[in-house]
Amino acid sequence: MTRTRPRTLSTSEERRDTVLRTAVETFASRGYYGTTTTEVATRAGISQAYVYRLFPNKEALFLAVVEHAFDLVRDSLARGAAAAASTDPELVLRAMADSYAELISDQNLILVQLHAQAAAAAEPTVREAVRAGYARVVEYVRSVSGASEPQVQNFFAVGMLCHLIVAIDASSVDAPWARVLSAGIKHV
Amino acid sequence: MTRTRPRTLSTSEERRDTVLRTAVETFASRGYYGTTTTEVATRAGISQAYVYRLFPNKEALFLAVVEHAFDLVRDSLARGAAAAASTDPELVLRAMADSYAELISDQNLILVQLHAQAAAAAEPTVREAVRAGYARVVEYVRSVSGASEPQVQNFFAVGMLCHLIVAIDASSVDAPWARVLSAGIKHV
DNA sequence: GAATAGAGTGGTTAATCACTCACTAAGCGG
DNA sequence: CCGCTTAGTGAGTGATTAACCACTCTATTC
Repeated sequence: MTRTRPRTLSTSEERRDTVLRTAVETFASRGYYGTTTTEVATRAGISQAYVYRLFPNKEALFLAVVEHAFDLVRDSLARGAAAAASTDPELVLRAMADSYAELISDQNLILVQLHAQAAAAAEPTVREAVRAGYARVVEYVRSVSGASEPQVQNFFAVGMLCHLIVAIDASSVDAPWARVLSAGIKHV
Repeated sequence: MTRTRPRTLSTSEERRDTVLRTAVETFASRGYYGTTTTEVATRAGISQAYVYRLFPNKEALFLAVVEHAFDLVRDSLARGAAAAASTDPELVLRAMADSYAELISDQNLILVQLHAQAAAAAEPTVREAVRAGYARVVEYVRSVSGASEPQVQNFFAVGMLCHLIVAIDASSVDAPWARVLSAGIKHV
């Protein structure tokens, strides 16, 4: 019997949390279909079977990941708004954008959103989660910034462009087209 | 021997073309990882084995689909530019946007782009294809429209927002946040 | 009317998938 | 230290996957 290191149990709450966190990274790279539960389990340091004690199935795990990602986005925007120097809508939006740029420097969040967005068209449950996420975030940005509807729309349009830039790592491409797309976007 | 309907052979060129076309639809709904070669074959009306005579492997098929999608986008923008009433950059861009809006009314093209974008981060070959696609399209829009760099950037930002709207079918959601996002975007 | 080239398939394989179950070990209250 | 609850796993399940190969059928050519 090789008992090298004694087990230290955690509460299932804690485990669920760490699994969620590592699942973000895993789903970020290969998306819903391309990610296996074994991969998530291995990265979380538990057996694949135990993933199924913490989450009813793969879909539920993915949905939890998506919702978690939106939570982080909202928190980030809130921090930005709180740090804004003035109440001028334009400036509040800029502060939010800066905070968001900081959040996505690890790019996992953005990739999860991108994969969720892509899967949304075919998977009704994912679509509902993404809709709910944007509903909250858009509503939040609008009410907190006090910006006009076109301003808010433009804010999200630039956000979406940001997703593209991160996905193809455009800012590390030395070409005119890449510079045009990523001009003025926080370093990434 | 049940020989219900006599076989009518086509050239492999033709077949490759129809497979590509149906593959667009198939990859559009479940992306690279979620789409099986059997699914593509069935929808194209051939055996799964024959897919592998027409394309070396699944990845090559997907890359061909992505490139095909970008071709269609470029053609569409070209048609828009040709139909523009004036040479005013603003108006040329608008004409291009209108043409693009028409192209994506079937939404398969957009979904392929979205899936490719999401897969780009993890798959180097996909990333290269997506970069090449945007390189061509951005360069084309810039040179043909004569618009300023910020104008071009904004053009693509709105395009990306368009992707989100289509993916989650935001225009069929009756809520303020959805209206903010899809305001002014061609019906979809 | 054979010979030949190319279109197209059935059947298989090894790997991998999501998911399950019977089980062991760990901690905690009494 | 006993009994119970909970954390956690090993060893599978059947289904599905990408890819391959040996083969048949069709059409054209000489």
